[in-house]
Amino acid sequence: MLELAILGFLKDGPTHGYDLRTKVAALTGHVRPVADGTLYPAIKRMAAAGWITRKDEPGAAAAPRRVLHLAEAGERELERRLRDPDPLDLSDENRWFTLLAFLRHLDDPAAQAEVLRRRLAFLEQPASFFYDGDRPMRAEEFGDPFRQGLLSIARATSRAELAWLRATVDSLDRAAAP
Amino acid sequence: MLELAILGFLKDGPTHGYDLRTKVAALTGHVRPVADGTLYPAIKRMAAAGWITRKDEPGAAAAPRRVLHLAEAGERELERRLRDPDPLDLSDENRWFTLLAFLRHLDDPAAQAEVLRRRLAFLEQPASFFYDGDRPMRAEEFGDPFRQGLLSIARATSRAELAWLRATVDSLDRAAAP
DNA sequence: CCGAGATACCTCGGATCCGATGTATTGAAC
DNA sequence: GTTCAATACATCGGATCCGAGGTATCTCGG
Repeated sequence: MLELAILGFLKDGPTHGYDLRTKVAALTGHVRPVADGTLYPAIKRMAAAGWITRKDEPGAAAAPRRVLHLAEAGERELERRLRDPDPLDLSDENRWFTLLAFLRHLDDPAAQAEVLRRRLAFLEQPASFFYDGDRPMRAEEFGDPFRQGLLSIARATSRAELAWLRATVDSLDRAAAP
Repeated sequence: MLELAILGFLKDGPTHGYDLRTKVAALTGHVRPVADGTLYPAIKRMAAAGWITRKDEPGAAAAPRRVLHLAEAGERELERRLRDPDPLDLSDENRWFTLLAFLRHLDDPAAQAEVLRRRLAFLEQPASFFYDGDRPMRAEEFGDPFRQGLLSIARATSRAELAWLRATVDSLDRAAAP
């Protein structure tokens, strides 16, 4: 999730780690703050993998910046992760939202629609907490108001996203096959 | 999050690890599957902390079951985690939903309302991805449909939960102060 | 001129997680 | 009668994460 965000931000142009720290915080920090001890090792890791290159930029700021560029292998990695996302990226909200934030980096509308279709398939499959076998649970079946609320919130959020997904898949399909 | 689920399920009565595995999977497995290599070390860890006790139950099933009981220290730990949740439990959806699923174990309506109020405070504070300073972003300001969708989905889900939270806080307050 | 705060990067230890693998028994299927 | 699946628990290595701490420079106020 963090690596995807780094790749996605670098696709917009080179920056240094400290700026990435701010950008990542603005994207996901509200929900899950990112620590320096997570970010910088991730950068190091990704540089070792050949996805990004580091160039020292002296005199640009108080401390010497190490400007990060997206390498060709990094572009391929980003494309791969967007085009054929990890199953967790489709089920976990945090991951899915970060993926959505960078899905614009896929240039092919058909590929974008395919990703949305997969998320659609995940949302449409019944979650065992909300279903009793095939039968959808009724909120009143939970004795306490908290699980009732959990159920109704999950349904409402799912409905909102489903509507958007279906509409967007349609318009992407129209864009792909004129 | 896993530990909270284990404590919460054991509050309903003793069970063995394999049954917990199913229950946890039904609760959160749809979004984030739990691996045996996560569950059993967690049980071991929690037993070492004195939160749960293990008793062998021979002959009850194919393989010998180790029945888990919630110890008094475990009850206190559960109460503590529900009454004064970790900040991450209030911001991360996955964690918050599991907490909500067990909030019924707090017997005090005032304490329950207080927890909901904290979640309310989190949801009401502006997320930097959706705000430009103090000004809420308009969806059209994002050039691509994906970040537009992200924004509208986040707003819709937030609205749905906020409405439920406010109504439930009200009714809990009425229950606490008659 | 001096200290506080922002910029900028890095490392370390401890904790948790996951995937893979292992062991052993029971019951149903073929 | 033997293979297969389910039950039930456990361990291990590798990866990631977080919090805490460390280093160094620049700028601005007092």
